[in-house]
Amino acid sequence: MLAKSPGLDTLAKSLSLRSPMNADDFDFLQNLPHRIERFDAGSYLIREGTHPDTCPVILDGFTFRQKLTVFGSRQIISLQIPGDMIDVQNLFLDESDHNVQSLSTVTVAHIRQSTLEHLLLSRPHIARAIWIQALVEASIYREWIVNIGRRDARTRIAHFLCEFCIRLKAIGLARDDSFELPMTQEHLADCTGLTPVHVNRVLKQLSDTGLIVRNKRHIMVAKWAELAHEADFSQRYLHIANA
Amino acid sequence: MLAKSPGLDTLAKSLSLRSPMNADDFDFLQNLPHRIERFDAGSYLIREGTHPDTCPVILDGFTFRQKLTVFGSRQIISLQIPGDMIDVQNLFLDESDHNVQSLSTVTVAHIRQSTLEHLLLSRPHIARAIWIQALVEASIYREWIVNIGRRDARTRIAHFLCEFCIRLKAIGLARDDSFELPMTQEHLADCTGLTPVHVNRVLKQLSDTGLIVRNKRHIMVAKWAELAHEADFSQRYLHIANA
DNA sequence: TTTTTTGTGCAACTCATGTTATAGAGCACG
DNA sequence: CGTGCTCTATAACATGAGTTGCACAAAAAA
Repeated sequence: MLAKSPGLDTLAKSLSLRSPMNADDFDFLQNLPHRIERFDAGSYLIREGTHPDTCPVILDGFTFRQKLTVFGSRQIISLQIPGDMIDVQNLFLDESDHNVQSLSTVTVAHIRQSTLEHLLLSRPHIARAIWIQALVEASIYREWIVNIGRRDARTRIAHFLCEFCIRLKAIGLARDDSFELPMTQEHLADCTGLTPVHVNRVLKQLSDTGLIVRNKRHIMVAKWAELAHEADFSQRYLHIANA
Repeated sequence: MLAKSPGLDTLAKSLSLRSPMNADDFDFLQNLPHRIERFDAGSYLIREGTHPDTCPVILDGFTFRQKLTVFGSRQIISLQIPGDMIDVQNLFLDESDHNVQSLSTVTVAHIRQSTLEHLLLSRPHIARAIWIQALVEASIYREWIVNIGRRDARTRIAHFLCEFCIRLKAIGLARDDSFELPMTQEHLADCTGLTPVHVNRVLKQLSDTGLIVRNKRHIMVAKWAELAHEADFSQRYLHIANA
């Protein structure tokens, strides 16, 4: 599929979250040549050591970056949500230094690296928006380093929930501090550097204290101010302009 | 100081580590207008919440990015070494989401954000090299998330030492797997998400096992292969071409 | 339907790392 | 040439999080 498609709306909206874009830019993005692909949960979109020739953009669903240690444990490094470009860095770097996997069933639009390369040179306005998205992802990495390095389990998970909720709200996928976690407790453990057992303990604790209400994987933050306070959460690092 | 100065050699060399640059690019970088400044150890170069109007480039010495939690603990997020641009992200983002402090006495060249902005648009070759430097920093963030999240204390510190040594060697500041740690054990603890006491225990252990030889802050890696193996260290994520 | 697999929920026990405290080495400075 | 600093070193003790193991529920497969 090379023609206009509603799919890339998602990208344009996501980019305009942090960088104003005019109608022309919007139009241009929507008309970018791309190829739609669907992945089942758990599929590899990018493997460490390879050099992909397309950059997938998430239209629907979720993915995560991940690395494995030789001891067999897995660390999840970041989550991608609809509108996120998954692989800008491999435009510039030789080979991928980590894996990207789908969390749920995922629909992506592949954009050829050559198309992107041209875009970055010819449309400085859009280029700026793309770099901002990449820089914000790096900012989230920094916060995760702090979260994992210096917060205890309860604070850490509370922080994770706050961050994910705000990110979902920004793209219209959460309302009233209420959202669906698209992952198992094991994934959550791999995001926070904990064990699944301990994640389970802490989630129960957070429910028992009345900060959140859980129904399977549905989370409702009952007391946002208190949760955010316990979480040591401040959303400056997400760089969402209107918030 | 606005004229040619040997100082910015450092930047040009660092950029050319991962992205080939011709004599013209080299020359151009060395002639960039800049202002030299010197900071004592522990000075703040950038504060969370502000928007600096220059990007400092390290000519000599070391700096670190840092965030504080409300509980008063500090997490060091990354280390900058000579040739590193400290603040590319604030060209594009509204306000800084973290602090940057000097580790040792440090000499930087301030480049005005407006100068940089112009450079990024007019010299795509150099722009690419700058983006690559930023993307490699993000790659190091990812590895730190894995390091802190999924490796035990011994492995974690071993990994830190391997990484720092390779980075120093790449810019010619370490020879024969031997280098000077420009930081206290407390800094090291804040880099690895441990306590200073435990860092001390682990360093002693690494010496006792004969993997490293310590003399004050001088570290000699006595058995590189073994240390790297224990550290689960592979330098792919540093994206150093010639290595 | 039955069977299998995957995820959640707990409990009991272990251990790696944190906490607190103290002492000495080296250095900076009046 | 003390008098504080700051950093390193180490010991004793405390604890948060890991480990192992099992039960149950829900979803997927047969």
